[in-house]
Amino acid sequence: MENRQKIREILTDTGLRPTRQRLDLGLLLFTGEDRHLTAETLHEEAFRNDIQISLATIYNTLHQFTDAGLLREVAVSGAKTYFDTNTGDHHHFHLADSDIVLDIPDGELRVEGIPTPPEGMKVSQVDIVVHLRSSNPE
Amino acid sequence: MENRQKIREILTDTGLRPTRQRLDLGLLLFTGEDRHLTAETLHEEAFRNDIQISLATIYNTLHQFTDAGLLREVAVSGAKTYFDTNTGDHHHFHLADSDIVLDIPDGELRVEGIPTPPEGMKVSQVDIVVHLRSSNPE
DNA sequence: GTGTTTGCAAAGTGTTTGCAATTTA
DNA sequence: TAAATTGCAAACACTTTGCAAACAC
Repeated sequence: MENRQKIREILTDTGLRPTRQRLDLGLLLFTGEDRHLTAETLHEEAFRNDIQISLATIYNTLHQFTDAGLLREVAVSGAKTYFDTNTGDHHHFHLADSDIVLDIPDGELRVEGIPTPPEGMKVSQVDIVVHLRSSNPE
Repeated sequence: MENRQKIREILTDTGLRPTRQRLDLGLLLFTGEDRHLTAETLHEEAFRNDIQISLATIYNTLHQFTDAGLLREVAVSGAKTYFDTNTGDHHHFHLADSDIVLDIPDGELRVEGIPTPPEGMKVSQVDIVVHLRSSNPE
Protein backbone atom coordinates (compact mmCIF):
# COMPACT_ATOMS: atom_id res chain seq x y z
CA MET A 1 0.00 0.00 0.00
CA GLU A 2 1.13 3.48 -0.80
CA ASN A 3 0.46 5.07 2.59
CA ARG A 4 2.51 2.46 4.38
CA GLN A 5 5.45 3.38 2.23
CA LYS A 6 5.03 7.04 3.10
CA ILE A 7 5.04 6.27 6.80
CA ARG A 8 8.12 4.14 6.34
CA GLU A 9 9.91 7.12 4.86
CA ILE A 10 8.82 9.41 7.64
CA LEU A 11 10.21 6.95 10.15
CA THR A 12 13.55 6.34 8.51
CA ASP A 13 13.92 10.07 7.87
CA THR A 14 13.69 10.67 11.59
CA GLY A 15 15.99 7.80 12.44
CA LEU A 16 13.33 5.46 13.78
CA ARG A 17 13.42 1.88 12.60
CA PRO A 18 10.25 1.08 10.73
CA THR A 19 9.01 -1.71 12.91
CA ARG A 20 5.59 -3.20 12.40
CA GLN A 21 4.27 -1.40 15.48
CA ARG A 22 5.58 2.00 14.48
CA LEU A 23 4.27 1.60 10.95
CA ASP A 24 0.84 0.59 12.18
CA LEU A 25 0.65 3.46 14.64
CA GLY A 26 2.05 5.91 12.14
CA LEU A 27 -0.65 4.87 9.73
CA LEU A 28 -3.32 5.48 12.33
CA LEU A 29 -1.86 8.77 13.40
CA PHE A 30 -0.72 10.42 10.22
CA THR A 31 -3.53 9.52 7.91
CA GLY A 32 -6.68 11.61 7.92
CA GLU A 33 -7.61 14.52 10.09
CA ASP A 34 -5.54 16.07 12.83
CA ARG A 35 -6.61 15.02 16.28
CA HIS A 36 -5.87 14.71 19.96
CA LEU A 37 -5.32 11.47 21.72
CA THR A 38 -4.09 9.81 24.83
CA ALA A 39 -2.18 6.57 25.11
CA GLU A 40 -5.36 4.81 26.14
CA THR A 41 -7.32 6.24 23.22
CA LEU A 42 -4.73 5.13 20.73
CA HIS A 43 -4.50 1.72 22.29
CA GLU A 44 -8.24 1.23 21.89
CA GLU A 45 -8.17 2.49 18.36
CA ALA A 46 -5.41 0.08 17.48
CA PHE A 47 -7.37 -2.73 19.08
CA ARG A 48 -10.47 -1.84 17.07
CA ASN A 49 -8.38 -2.00 13.91
CA ASP A 50 -7.06 -5.46 14.79
CA ILE A 51 -3.61 -4.10 15.46
CA GLN A 52 -1.88 -5.87 18.30
CA ILE A 53 0.30 -3.51 20.30
CA SER A 54 1.07 -3.46 23.99
CA LEU A 55 0.27 -0.36 25.98
CA ALA A 56 3.94 -0.03 26.90
CA THR A 57 4.84 0.20 23.25
CA ILE A 58 2.12 2.77 22.68
CA TYR A 59 3.69 4.93 25.36
CA ASN A 60 7.16 4.42 23.97
CA THR A 61 6.06 5.21 20.47
CA LEU A 62 4.13 8.33 21.43
CA HIS A 63 7.22 9.69 23.13
CA GLN A 64 9.53 8.73 20.31
CA PHE A 65 7.22 10.38 17.79
CA THR A 66 7.06 13.45 19.99
CA ASP A 67 10.83 13.63 20.30
CA ALA A 68 11.05 13.27 16.54
CA GLY A 69 8.71 16.21 16.10
CA LEU A 70 5.92 14.16 14.58
CA LEU A 71 3.59 14.79 17.50
CA ARG A 72 3.21 17.53 20.04
CA GLU A 73 2.39 17.08 23.67
CA VAL A 74 -0.45 19.22 24.96
CA ALA A 75 -0.69 20.12 28.62
CA VAL A 76 -4.33 20.58 29.29
CA SER A 77 -5.16 19.49 32.76
CA GLY A 78 -5.60 16.44 34.86
CA ALA A 79 -3.66 13.26 34.88
CA LYS A 80 -3.74 12.26 31.25
CA THR A 81 -1.20 13.35 28.70
CA TYR A 82 -2.64 14.44 25.39
CA PHE A 83 -0.82 14.24 22.10
CA ASP A 84 -1.68 16.32 19.10
CA THR A 85 -1.06 15.21 15.54
CA ASN A 86 -1.05 18.87 14.53
CA THR A 87 2.44 20.08 15.36
CA GLY A 88 1.81 23.57 14.00
CA ASP A 89 1.32 26.71 16.00
CA HIS A 90 -2.19 26.66 17.40
CA HIS A 91 -4.13 26.52 20.63
CA HIS A 92 -6.84 24.58 22.39
CA PHE A 93 -10.26 24.50 23.89
CA HIS A 94 -10.63 22.18 26.83
CA LEU A 95 -14.11 20.96 27.66
CA ALA A 96 -13.76 20.66 31.39
CA ASP A 97 -16.70 18.34 31.89
CA SER A 98 -15.80 15.74 29.32
CA ASP A 99 -12.04 16.21 29.13
CA ILE A 100 -12.21 16.67 25.39
CA VAL A 101 -9.59 18.78 23.65
CA LEU A 102 -10.38 20.77 20.52
CA ASP A 103 -8.31 22.99 18.29
CA ILE A 104 -9.08 26.65 18.37
CA PRO A 105 -9.75 27.64 14.76
CA ASP A 106 -6.75 29.25 13.21
CA GLY A 107 -6.00 32.93 13.17
CA GLU A 108 -8.49 34.19 15.69
CA LEU A 109 -6.49 33.96 18.86
CA ARG A 110 -3.35 35.99 19.29
CA VAL A 111 -0.94 36.62 22.13
CA GLU A 112 0.65 40.02 22.56
CA GLY A 113 3.74 40.88 24.49
CA ILE A 114 5.24 37.59 25.52
CA PRO A 115 7.62 38.70 28.22
CA THR A 116 11.34 38.25 28.09
CA PRO A 117 12.26 34.98 29.77
CA PRO A 118 14.50 35.09 32.82
CA GLU A 119 18.23 35.13 32.13
CA GLY A 120 19.55 31.97 30.52
CA MET A 121 16.14 30.73 29.48
CA LYS A 122 14.38 30.62 26.17
CA VAL A 123 10.75 30.10 25.23
CA SER A 124 10.18 26.63 23.93
CA GLN A 125 6.43 26.72 23.54
CA VAL A 126 3.44 28.89 24.34
CA ASP A 127 0.28 27.03 25.24
CA ILE A 128 -3.07 28.70 25.47
CA VAL A 129 -5.90 26.64 26.84
CA VAL A 130 -9.39 28.06 26.91
CA HIS A 131 -11.34 26.04 29.43
CA LEU A 132 -15.02 25.71 28.66
CA ARG A 133 -18.01 24.71 30.74
CA SER A 134 -21.60 24.15 29.89
CA SER A 135 -23.39 27.49 30.09
CA ASN A 136 -26.54 25.86 31.45
CA PRO A 137 -27.20 26.34 35.13
CA GLU A 138 -26.07 23.25 37.01
CA MET B 1 -2.54 35.74 67.25
CA GLU B 2 -4.04 38.25 64.90
CA ASN B 3 -3.41 36.37 61.66
CA ARG B 4 -5.13 33.29 62.92
CA GLN B 5 -8.23 35.33 63.55
CA LYS B 6 -8.14 36.67 60.02
CA ILE B 7 -7.95 33.18 58.58
CA ARG B 8 -10.82 32.13 60.79
CA GLU B 9 -12.94 34.86 59.28
CA ILE B 10 -11.98 33.92 55.74
CA LEU B 11 -13.04 30.37 56.44
CA THR B 12 -16.36 31.10 58.06
CA ASP B 13 -17.10 33.67 55.37
CA THR B 14 -16.83 30.95 52.77
CA GLY B 15 -18.81 28.47 54.80
CA LEU B 16 -15.89 26.29 55.80
CA ARG B 17 -15.68 25.23 59.42
CA PRO B 18 -12.52 26.61 60.95
CA THR B 19 -10.93 23.35 61.93
CA ARG B 20 -7.41 23.22 63.28
CA GLN B 21 -6.16 21.79 59.97
CA ARG B 22 -7.81 24.41 57.82
CA LEU B 23 -6.61 27.19 60.05
CA ASP B 24 -3.05 25.91 59.98
CA LEU B 25 -3.05 25.49 56.22
CA GLY B 26 -4.77 28.81 55.68
CA LEU B 27 -2.07 30.45 57.74
CA LEU B 28 0.62 28.87 55.62
CA LEU B 29 -1.13 29.69 52.37
CA PHE B 30 -2.55 33.14 52.86
CA THR B 31 0.25 34.79 54.74
CA GLY B 32 3.13 36.24 52.82
CA GLU B 33 3.86 36.14 49.13
CA ASP B 34 1.74 34.54 46.45
CA ARG B 35 3.04 31.20 45.32
CA HIS B 36 2.48 27.93 43.54
CA LEU B 37 2.33 24.63 45.28
CA THR B 38 1.40 21.01 44.99
CA ALA B 39 -0.17 18.81 47.62
CA GLU B 40 3.21 17.25 48.29
CA THR B 41 4.90 20.61 48.63
CA LEU B 42 2.35 21.84 51.10
CA HIS B 43 2.51 18.64 53.07
CA GLU B 44 6.25 19.01 53.47
CA GLU B 45 5.93 22.63 54.40
CA ALA B 46 3.39 21.77 57.06
CA PHE B 47 5.66 19.06 58.36
CA ARG B 48 8.61 21.45 58.58
CA ASN B 49 6.43 23.80 60.59
CA ASP B 50 5.47 21.03 63.03
CA ILE B 51 1.94 20.96 61.75
CA GLN B 52 0.48 17.48 61.73
CA ILE B 53 -1.85 16.97 58.79
CA SER B 54 -2.49 13.87 56.71
CA LEU B 55 -1.91 14.03 53.00
CA ALA B 56 -5.55 13.15 52.41
CA THR B 57 -6.61 16.22 54.32
CA ILE B 58 -4.16 18.34 52.36
CA TYR B 59 -5.84 17.19 49.16
CA ASN B 60 -9.30 17.77 50.58
CA THR B 61 -8.40 21.19 51.83
CA LEU B 62 -6.75 22.30 48.60
CA HIS B 63 -9.87 21.39 46.69
CA GLN B 64 -12.19 22.99 49.20
CA PHE B 65 -10.15 26.18 49.13
CA THR B 66 -10.22 26.09 45.35
CA ASP B 67 -13.98 25.61 45.25
CA ALA B 68 -14.31 28.49 47.67
CA GLY B 69 -12.28 30.70 45.35
CA LEU B 70 -9.36 31.04 47.73
CA LEU B 71 -7.02 29.17 45.42
CA ARG B 72 -6.80 28.61 41.71
CA GLU B 73 -5.81 25.42 40.01
CA VAL B 74 -3.16 25.81 37.34
CA ALA B 75 -2.84 23.32 34.53
CA VAL B 76 0.80 23.41 33.61
CA SER B 77 1.97 20.05 32.50
CA GLY B 78 2.77 16.65 33.74
CA ALA B 79 1.12 14.65 36.42
CA LYS B 80 1.11 17.04 39.33
CA THR B 81 -1.64 19.51 40.04
CA TYR B 82 -0.46 22.99 40.92
CA PHE B 83 -2.39 25.43 43.05
CA ASP B 84 -1.87 29.16 42.94
CA THR B 85 -2.53 31.43 45.89
CA ASN B 86 -2.95 34.29 43.43
CA THR B 87 -6.51 33.96 42.20
CA GLY B 88 -6.31 37.06 40.03
CA ASP B 89 -6.07 37.16 36.27
CA HIS B 90 -2.52 36.30 35.32
CA HIS B 91 -0.43 33.73 33.52
CA HIS B 92 2.57 31.49 33.99
CA PHE B 93 6.03 30.54 33.03
CA HIS B 94 6.81 26.88 33.32
CA LEU B 95 10.42 25.84 33.68
CA ALA B 96 10.31 22.56 31.86
CA ASP B 97 13.49 21.18 33.35
CA SER B 98 12.71 21.76 36.98
CA ASP B 99 8.91 21.79 36.90
CA ILE B 100 8.84 25.17 38.59
CA VAL B 101 5.93 27.51 37.95
CA LEU B 102 6.36 31.29 38.01
CA ASP B 103 3.95 34.15 37.52
CA ILE B 104 4.35 36.18 34.40
CA PRO B 105 4.71 39.78 35.57
CA ASP B 106 1.48 41.64 35.27
CA GLY B 107 0.34 43.64 32.31
CA GLU B 108 2.79 42.48 29.72
CA LEU B 109 1.00 39.51 28.28
CA ARG B 110 -2.33 39.95 26.58
CA VAL B 111 -4.65 37.68 24.61
CA GLU B 112 -6.56 39.01 21.66
CA GLY B 113 -9.59 37.52 20.01
CA ILE B 114 -10.63 34.69 22.22
CA PRO B 115 -12.95 32.82 19.91
CA THR B 116 -16.62 32.30 20.58
CA PRO B 117 -17.10 29.02 22.39
CA PRO B 118 -19.17 26.33 20.74
CA GLU B 119 -22.92 26.56 21.31
CA GLY B 120 -23.99 26.03 24.92
CA MET B 121 -20.50 26.55 26.31
CA LYS B 122 -18.91 29.39 28.14
CA VAL B 123 -15.32 30.26 28.88
CA SER B 124 -14.46 29.48 32.46
CA GLN B 125 -10.76 30.24 32.38
CA VAL B 126 -7.99 31.09 29.97
CA ASP B 127 -4.59 29.66 30.82
CA ILE B 128 -1.46 30.78 29.10
CA VAL B 129 1.66 28.82 29.87
CA VAL B 130 4.98 29.91 28.46
CA HIS B 131 7.26 26.91 28.63
CA LEU B 132 10.91 27.73 29.14
CA ARG B 133 14.09 25.79 28.65
CA SER B 134 17.66 26.56 29.41
CA SER B 135 19.12 28.41 26.44
CA ASN B 136 22.48 26.74 26.89
CA PRO B 137 23.33 24.03 24.41
CA GLU B 138 22.59 20.65 25.97
C1' DG C 1 25.53 -11.32 14.66
C1' DT C 2 24.75 -6.87 16.98
C1' DG C 3 22.14 -3.40 18.57
C1' DT C 4 17.27 -2.01 18.76
C1' DT C 5 12.66 -2.74 19.89
C1' DT C 6 8.85 -5.14 21.93
C1' DG C 7 5.78 -6.82 25.60
C1' DC C 8 4.88 -8.46 29.88
C1' DA C 9 4.47 -7.87 34.61
C1' DA C 10 5.92 -5.30 38.30
C1' DA C 11 6.80 -0.98 40.30
C1' DG C 12 6.09 4.00 40.64
C1' DT C 13 3.55 8.50 41.10
C1' DG C 14 0.02 11.39 42.15
C1' DT C 15 -4.65 11.36 43.66
C1' DT C 16 -9.13 9.70 45.48
C1' DT C 17 -12.14 6.94 48.41
C1' DG C 18 -14.45 4.23 52.27
C1' DC C 19 -15.17 4.40 56.68
C1' DA C 20 -14.47 4.56 61.78
C1' DA C 21 -12.96 7.95 65.03
C1' DT C 22 -12.88 12.71 66.13
C1' DT C 23 -14.23 17.38 66.15
C1' DT C 24 -17.33 21.42 65.51
C1' DA C 25 -21.55 24.06 66.02
C1' DT D 1 -25.80 15.16 69.57
C1' DA D 2 -26.16 15.79 64.71
C1' DA D 3 -23.47 16.91 60.96
C1' DA D 4 -19.01 17.87 59.18
C1' DT D 5 -14.25 16.71 59.10
C1' DT D 6 -10.14 13.99 59.68
C1' DG D 7 -6.78 10.27 58.81
C1' DC D 8 -5.61 5.89 57.72
C1' DA D 9 -5.11 2.34 54.49
C1' DA D 10 -6.60 0.61 50.48
C1' DA D 11 -7.86 1.48 45.85
C1' DC D 12 -7.18 4.02 41.62
C1' DA D 13 -5.63 5.93 37.15
C1' DC D 14 -1.95 6.82 34.44
C1' DT D 15 2.76 6.11 33.30
C1' DT D 16 7.44 4.11 33.52
C1' DT D 17 10.81 0.39 34.08
C1' DG D 18 13.51 -4.09 33.97
C1' DC D 19 14.48 -7.59 31.34
C1' DA D 20 14.08 -11.69 28.29
C1' DA D 21 12.47 -12.74 23.75
C1' DA D 22 11.88 -11.07 19.02
C1' DC D 23 13.23 -8.22 15.37
C1' DA D 24 15.78 -4.98 11.97
C1' DC D 25 19.85 -4.04 9.64
